[in-house]
Amino acid sequence: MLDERKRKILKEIVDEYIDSAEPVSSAIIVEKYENNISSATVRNDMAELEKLGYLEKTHTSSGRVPSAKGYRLYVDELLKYDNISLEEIKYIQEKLENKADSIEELTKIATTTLSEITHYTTVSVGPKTSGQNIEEIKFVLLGARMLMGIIVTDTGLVRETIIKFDEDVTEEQVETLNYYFNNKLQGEPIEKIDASLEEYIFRELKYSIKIIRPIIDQMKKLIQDEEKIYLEGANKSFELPEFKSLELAKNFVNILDTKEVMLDILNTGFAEDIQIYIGDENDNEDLKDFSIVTFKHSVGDKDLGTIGIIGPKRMNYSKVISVMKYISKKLNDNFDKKE
Amino acid sequence: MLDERKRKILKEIVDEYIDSAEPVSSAIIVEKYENNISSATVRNDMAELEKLGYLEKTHTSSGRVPSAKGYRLYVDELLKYDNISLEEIKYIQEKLENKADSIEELTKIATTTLSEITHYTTVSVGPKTSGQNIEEIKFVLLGARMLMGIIVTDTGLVRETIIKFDEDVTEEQVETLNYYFNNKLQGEPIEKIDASLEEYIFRELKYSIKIIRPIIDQMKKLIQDEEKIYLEGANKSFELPEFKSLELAKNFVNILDTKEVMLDILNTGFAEDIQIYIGDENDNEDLKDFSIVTFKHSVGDKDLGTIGIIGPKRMNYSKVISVMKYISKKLNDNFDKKE
DNA sequence: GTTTAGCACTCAATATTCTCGACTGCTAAT
DNA sequence: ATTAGCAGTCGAGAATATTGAGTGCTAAAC
Repeated sequence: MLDERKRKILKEIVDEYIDSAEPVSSAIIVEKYENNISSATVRNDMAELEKLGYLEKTHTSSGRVPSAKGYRLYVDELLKYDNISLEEIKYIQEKLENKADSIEELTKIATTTLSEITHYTTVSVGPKTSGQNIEEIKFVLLGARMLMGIIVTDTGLVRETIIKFDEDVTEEQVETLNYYFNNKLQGEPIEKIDASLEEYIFRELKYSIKIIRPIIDQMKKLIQDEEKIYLEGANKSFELPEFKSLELAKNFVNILDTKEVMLDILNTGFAEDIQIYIGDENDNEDLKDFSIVTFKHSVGDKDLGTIGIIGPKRMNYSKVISVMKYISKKLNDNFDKKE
Repeated sequence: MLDERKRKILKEIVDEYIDSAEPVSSAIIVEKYENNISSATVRNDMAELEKLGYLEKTHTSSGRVPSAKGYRLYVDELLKYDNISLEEIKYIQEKLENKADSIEELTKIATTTLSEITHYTTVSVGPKTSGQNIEEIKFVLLGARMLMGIIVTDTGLVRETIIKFDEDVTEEQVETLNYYFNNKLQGEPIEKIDASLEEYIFRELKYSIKIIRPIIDQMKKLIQDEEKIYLEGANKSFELPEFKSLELAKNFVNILDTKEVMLDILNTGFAEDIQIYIGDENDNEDLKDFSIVTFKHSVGDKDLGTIGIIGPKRMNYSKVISVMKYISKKLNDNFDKKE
């Protein structure tokens, strides 16, 4: 069905469309890529590729545009992902080596770098506490009526919160708190901060409920990740020709503004795999004209954050995925080294 | 020059334009607001108002649109700022009373609430550490090679950072750190974390430079506010008719994406005053078609954060400013109560 | 069987013209 | 000072024409 030349032509059409954003004609293909065959031959192949669902026409006498299926074949089989230059590799190394204070910070730096190199809009979410184990819990008195509660997990994630009281708290009380919380929770999954913990603490510590209540409440809040999306280079997308359509521009802003959609996508997929969602492969209406490429930064089975690119379907997949692959590798190297 | 009726008509024109987004004709004014005079009379007044620079025409035979000068007179002299309903007051109270864990959190809640009620895009920056005094500094050991450094200021602001080491640190060392840092810095302005502190610490503590160096570095970083902008309801703006212009939409995204512009504006102005920037009163090109209204949440002369609204020049100033005034009042009440 | 030249046909995009009506500004009467 | 009345302006939208970049198909060539 799809002989070598047709595959080659399909790749050329997608390449060309990614470059020009205009429907691709048979003449262009001959001129730029296939000097030895005639445009009529290309037309025949195009007609075939269209019949098979890889190409579409915007109207009867227009050039061809890749369909979602066309892009899919293109990214799955026709591309090599080594489209990254020495300068880019150097730049990424430099950025990521500048060692960040925390995993969150590192994820942000990677997100920014990815946007800088690809010129697309990037988004990320930080690590999720769920699934991690508690290494240490610490309460620290700040003044007489304020406490900081800190949780450190086995992957080195640190989460802290401020707890305020209506009455004074003593150092002794704090020490007891530290003792009982660690006693109960050290080595346990973070989800153990729940109703049973509450019961245990109330039973063991006879302090005023005025002190215990806010502590429990805040600690529970702490592990409910609020999942803040970090966004970089939204304006870069607006330079692209597809954003001349008000409709698209609006959808785009909508997606980024109602964070749930992006969170959903960033939260699916597995460790280290690069996930690609092309156009209406997403079931969200607003996303039908966009593609999203994501990968997870992780250690073992524990997520340390997900980074994604969102751009038009006509995205430079080769560049995007090549750079992502490299960043993904670097992030994991980076982490292994620290262990 | 500007008799009572002309002022009244100017107000009506601005009101009408804010409502309809269409150039306002003399006939509309007669029909909706001035049933007792003829359209010719209104036209005469309009011609006068235009000559004085308060109104503009989009073309020779169009209705009138307010100029920046017109909006300025409108907000300064023609509006009353009590355009807030009981339901809205109740809603705001509810939101703000749900007491936040930190000043940052409170600012965010207020920002979100402001966007919800006004249906405009809102932005805010958190409190700045500069100008505040240090109440307490605390280092806490997390594991053997990780420290958390915490600064509490006199306004109750808490800033913390993670510091990692290549060698083990002992509890005794941490206690000494706490002693010397507090000894030197308690009660001092936060800017005292500088080169002279560095010198002092190096002199007093004889620890390995491998321990002191990262601590000093991180503490210095900590007080350099990174000034993160919090953004709410960007998509709401995109529903407005002015955003049909691609040009405007692009400028808008640009402004929000290159944070410096907004930061600049949010950082000017004084405590509690509501600041209004109409169109090209900002000298940024991208802002020429937008207005920004901001206010600072503060205690004494210390900023606790700035909240702003950005929308088209044709913004509902009455509503925006009324709601802002109320939120501003509530925030300060809130704070006073806690003291 | 595959490729190709050649040509009729399609249709979006752009330019051109026309019409409509929502405005104003002005004049002269009130 | 106000107003009725009317001529004049100009944008917006509809209607029409023009252009040219494409295709698909046929029949000949390889």
